[in-house]
Amino acid sequence: MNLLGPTPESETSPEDKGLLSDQIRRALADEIATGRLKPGTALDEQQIATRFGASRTPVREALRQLDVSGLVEIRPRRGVIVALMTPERIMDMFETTAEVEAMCVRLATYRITPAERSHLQGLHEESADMVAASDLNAYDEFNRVFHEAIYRCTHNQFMAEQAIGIRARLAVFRRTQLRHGDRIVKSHEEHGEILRQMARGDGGEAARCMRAHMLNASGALTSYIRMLNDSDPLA
Amino acid sequence: MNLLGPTPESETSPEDKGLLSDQIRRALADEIATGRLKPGTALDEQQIATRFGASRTPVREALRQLDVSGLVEIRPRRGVIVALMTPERIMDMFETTAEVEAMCVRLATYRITPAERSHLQGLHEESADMVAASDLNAYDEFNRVFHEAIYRCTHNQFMAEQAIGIRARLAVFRRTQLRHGDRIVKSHEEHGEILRQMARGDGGEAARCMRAHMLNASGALTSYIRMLNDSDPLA
DNA sequence: GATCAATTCTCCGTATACAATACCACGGTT
DNA sequence: AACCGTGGTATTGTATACGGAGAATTGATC
Repeated sequence: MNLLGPTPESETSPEDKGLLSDQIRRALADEIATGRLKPGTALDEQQIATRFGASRTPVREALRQLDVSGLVEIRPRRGVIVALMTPERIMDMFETTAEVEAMCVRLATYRITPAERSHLQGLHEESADMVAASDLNAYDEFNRVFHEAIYRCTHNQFMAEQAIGIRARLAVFRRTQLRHGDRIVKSHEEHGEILRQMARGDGGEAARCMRAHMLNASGALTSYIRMLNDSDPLA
Repeated sequence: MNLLGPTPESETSPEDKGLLSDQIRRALADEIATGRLKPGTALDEQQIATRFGASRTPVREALRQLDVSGLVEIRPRRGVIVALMTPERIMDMFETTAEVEAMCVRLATYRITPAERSHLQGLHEESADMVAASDLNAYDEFNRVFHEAIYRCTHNQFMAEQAIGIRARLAVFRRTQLRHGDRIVKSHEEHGEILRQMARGDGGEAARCMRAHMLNASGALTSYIRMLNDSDPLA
């Protein structure tokens, strides 16, 4: 199941419909993903309930679901906190993402349709404007769309869902990554190289490019991780 | 009404470990994984609650968590059912598992320690007895242990967790797979080949062997999937 | 006889109340 | 003075109650 919304196509407005517990879950997931809630932060059920104008029950359900997806940690009878991430764990997650992305792009290379290929190419070319303008937020969103489009080209919905789930959990770290240097320019170039290898039909090489792309991104993270750790005595 | 019957007298399990909702979640997850609860089965909250001698609240929490991990499907206001799997989705899941296992074994090949290597080899040799005895249940359990041991050799805990999670969701299908023909013998041989490639340090080849190993297993599933679908009008 | 609509009915989603447990502070004892 | 034990408090875990949304059934009309 996808954390950030039940079914992407039926996502008209996040507020009007759906379960209260779902709204709370999405809101908390977003706050954790964007970093507004930092790892280690204690999440008081009653406090969150009053904040959302609800009772504890839907809040509890939301927290339990976030626990399963790994965004929060529940210590029985001891409360729930935003999931702590040691530097090792973050690096593990990043490596996993890199491998999963490589896996996806390899399959996608073999299965992509001409229509999908041109769509992907179109997305890439549109992103050039954001790079030129150094519009980090726009590029961040494009990045998600671009990578998820690749997932779909595997024509394996389950794999795509797994990839999206893992990616969502790294969103908070990825966001800061583009802030560093000319990462955005490099990222765009790497996307182009990946598309080129896909066009050649060389899945293995496309996978290697993707892995390198993801690890390049992760390299820019080291400093951020240290910063997080220094400011967080619990980690 | 099921095997784990109510038996009102045995209200306190010998192992009263922690949260009631956790116990219920584990119990339901096990029943789904083992196939005692078939896909499409409606899960009535009140009914489950009385069966466990609890109220609806912990049952609801358990079901919500199972939803996130994909074992059940919740249609708001329409009830919760054991997750339906179309043949396409099952094949998607199997392919994903195959790729993930291949990914793990590749990394494991590069990072395994001598101690881990001998442990893995020991496991493999012990399993020869089960093969000779055609002890399917024992081999099924060994299989899990063996593959999870490989995950750990990646020295990437997050990746190992992901792999375990995906594997757990396919447990019900994998269980039936060994029943077919001499799959158990082939499986043992394939394990040996994987270990040989790992010993050679050829991660790419080990990954290819693992992928083939997993897809061989999935091939034996086709008939089972059709059977499932025929007996299940909801799918 | 068939179809549509309204009513009822069952189950879910949320709220509130109660019980159990972990943390903390305070005091007594060694 | 330090340590252990006991009691209080706050927060979690569980139970129950209530309102509402779907779905099914039945009746009326065409």
